[in-house]
Amino acid sequence: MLKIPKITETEWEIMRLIWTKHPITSGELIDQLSAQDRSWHPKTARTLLGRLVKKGALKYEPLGRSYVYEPLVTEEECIGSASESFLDRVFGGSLQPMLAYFVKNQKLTKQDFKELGEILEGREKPQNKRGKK
Amino acid sequence: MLKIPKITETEWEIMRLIWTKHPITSGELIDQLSAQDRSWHPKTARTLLGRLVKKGALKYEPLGRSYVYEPLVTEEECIGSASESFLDRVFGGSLQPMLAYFVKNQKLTKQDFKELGEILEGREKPQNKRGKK
DNA sequence: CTAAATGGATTACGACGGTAATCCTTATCT
DNA sequence: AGATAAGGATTACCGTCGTAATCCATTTAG
Repeated sequence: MLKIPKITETEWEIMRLIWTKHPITSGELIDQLSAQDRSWHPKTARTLLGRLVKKGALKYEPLGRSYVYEPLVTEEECIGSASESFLDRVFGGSLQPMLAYFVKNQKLTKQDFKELGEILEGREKPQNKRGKK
Repeated sequence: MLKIPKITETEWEIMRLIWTKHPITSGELIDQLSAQDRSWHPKTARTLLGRLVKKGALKYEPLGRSYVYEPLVTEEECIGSASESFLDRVFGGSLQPMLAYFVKNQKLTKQDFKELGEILEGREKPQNKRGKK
């Protein structure tokens, strides 16, 4: 997969569901979207599914009279792509201002920080073990 | 300022410049945009300036025959707004997975972490001083 | 003085995205 | 069997966005 398609805000809702549970039929997806948020209209969901297929984010296969959808891109790939775009756009590539914002506005708790530190420590050790850079 | 306007990718380039240097005339802005990236066309910049004014992100005052622009929203406000939207869109509003992602993908350095901790420490103390809650 | 450049207002175009309808076919319900 | 619902393909509408032109008046350059 050379190129990660740009996924719009509304399409993210769909993709997040499909990444959680796939293969999934359009009917199941629509049910679950509605369960999460009643303002979803089935026709809208169908249109967006079609667009995601066109973009290369999803594929489908006929199953009886309905379609079963599966992702063509992983959640991590899309997060990566979206994150880079976002960081470039808003921060010119730097993460720090965003984290500072979340800290200042109390979205990042001491618990988050503690866990973050543990992850970071966990990450450092394998690198040291590898030796080279 | 109750509502932070949604600023598009291209508009961010303009806003970042104006936050750095304002008040600024349209001509100065156009010159600086072109200096950064030759693909900017003056007409495009003018259109986007007008839209940013319409959105409530900028204000202008006539100065001779040209206009002088100033931001109506701070960079911090816009970063905050954009960051929260990003978090909602890509991570369903949850901060922890985002932090974990950035750590795993080495976008968050030990230096960031250290600075983050300093901000967090700085934030905790004033609260304690206030006493209530 | 004339021609060219400049600055802003207005307009325009095509693509995109959210929202949904219409049409057709098939399946289900009464 | 007839009516209704469901599923998908196609179409449509409107606002947004990036891109830029046109028009007009004013300023600047030669």
